[in-house]
Amino acid sequence: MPPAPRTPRSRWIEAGLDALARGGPDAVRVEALAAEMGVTKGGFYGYFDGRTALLDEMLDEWEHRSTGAVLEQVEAEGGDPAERLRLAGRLTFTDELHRIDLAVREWARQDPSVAARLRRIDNTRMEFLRTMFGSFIADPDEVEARSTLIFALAIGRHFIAADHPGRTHLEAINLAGELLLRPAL
Amino acid sequence: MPPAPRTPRSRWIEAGLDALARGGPDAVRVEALAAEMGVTKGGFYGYFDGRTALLDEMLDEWEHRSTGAVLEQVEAEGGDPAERLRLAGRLTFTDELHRIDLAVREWARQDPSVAARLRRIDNTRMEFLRTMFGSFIADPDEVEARSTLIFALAIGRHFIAADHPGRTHLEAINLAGELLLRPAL
DNA sequence: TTCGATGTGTACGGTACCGTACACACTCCC
DNA sequence: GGGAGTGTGTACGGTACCGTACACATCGAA
Repeated sequence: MPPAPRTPRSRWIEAGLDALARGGPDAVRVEALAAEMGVTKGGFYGYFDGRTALLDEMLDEWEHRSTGAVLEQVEAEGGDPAERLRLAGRLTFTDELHRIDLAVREWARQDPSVAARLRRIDNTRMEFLRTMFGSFIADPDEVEARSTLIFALAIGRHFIAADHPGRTHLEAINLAGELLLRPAL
Repeated sequence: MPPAPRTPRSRWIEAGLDALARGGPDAVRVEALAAEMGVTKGGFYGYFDGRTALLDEMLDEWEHRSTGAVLEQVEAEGGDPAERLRLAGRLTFTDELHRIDLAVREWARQDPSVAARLRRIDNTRMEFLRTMFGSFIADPDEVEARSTLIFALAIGRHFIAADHPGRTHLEAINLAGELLLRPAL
């Protein structure tokens, strides 16, 4: 039996996701990751067929984490639609997971294959939103409008640099979110 | 009088903004811009004190274009608040201007000085939104909520990869926007 | 203890880019 | 037409990174 690798595949992927979250795909550099982990890139090419292969596997890992897990847990916890929406929001946008989300989103604007993945994920999420809103709103146009708005809020909030005088950023976001969750808007 | 430069400052800035819009700050490479314009970087360092100086001036130029001009024109055209909001949206998010906006927003997440600029700009925009919504909505919380939502929609729409079955992406966005412009939500 | 497999360090060649230095050619002005 | 003076091409050294090749150390198993 061979000795356990000091730096298994998973560590490279983890370090890669971390770099992605911090600086986008351009920040995912083989030699830089190695240095960060205190090794050299010597072992890297034994696991991965080059930098691109690492990026692919990083996306696989992220897709896996940010789709199934969240919806499963929401199903398990239950609650009324508004409560489930709040929970899904909290789970999806964990600090780390969420930073990766933003980076992937930006990345998708330049890489069609990344865009295709992201689309799959976003469609899953939107379908969930429609179901939730549909359960207490009759007009399909309004269901679509509210789903779109709450999605845009979840993504856009981190790109908005403006202040909200007299409120914290979080308070303003909650204000906006709760407005959308009101039964009769 | 010296001969007119074949590649004046403005051309470098223009090419830089273009590259920024397409691929983010990392895509703004002196040699690449030169090649694109059919020159070499020979002249570049006569105008700019290095790559960073170019990036700075690009931001100056963009800030200038995306703040003053838009609000001026909205003031000039007038109309009721909802109409002015629609116009401001259209002007601010011209195809090209808007792609730069997104790139700067992403950039700001990694560079504090860029973040400071963006904050100035976003505050100006939010102030305008508050004034508009405030003219037909009494509750200050709701004014803030709607302003935040419409801002998030304007930014977030381009990061959303989901489909809207039975509708185009634009139709869905308009649905969402008009919901926010309704007098009594 | 020795063997064999495997992850790592080291060294290398290649590419893309930054910034500097300098000669040259171009264009305007006299 | 003959100077200036300025933008550009060319050449250079330096850095950071990719990917390959290979020797070596390290550990489990015999």
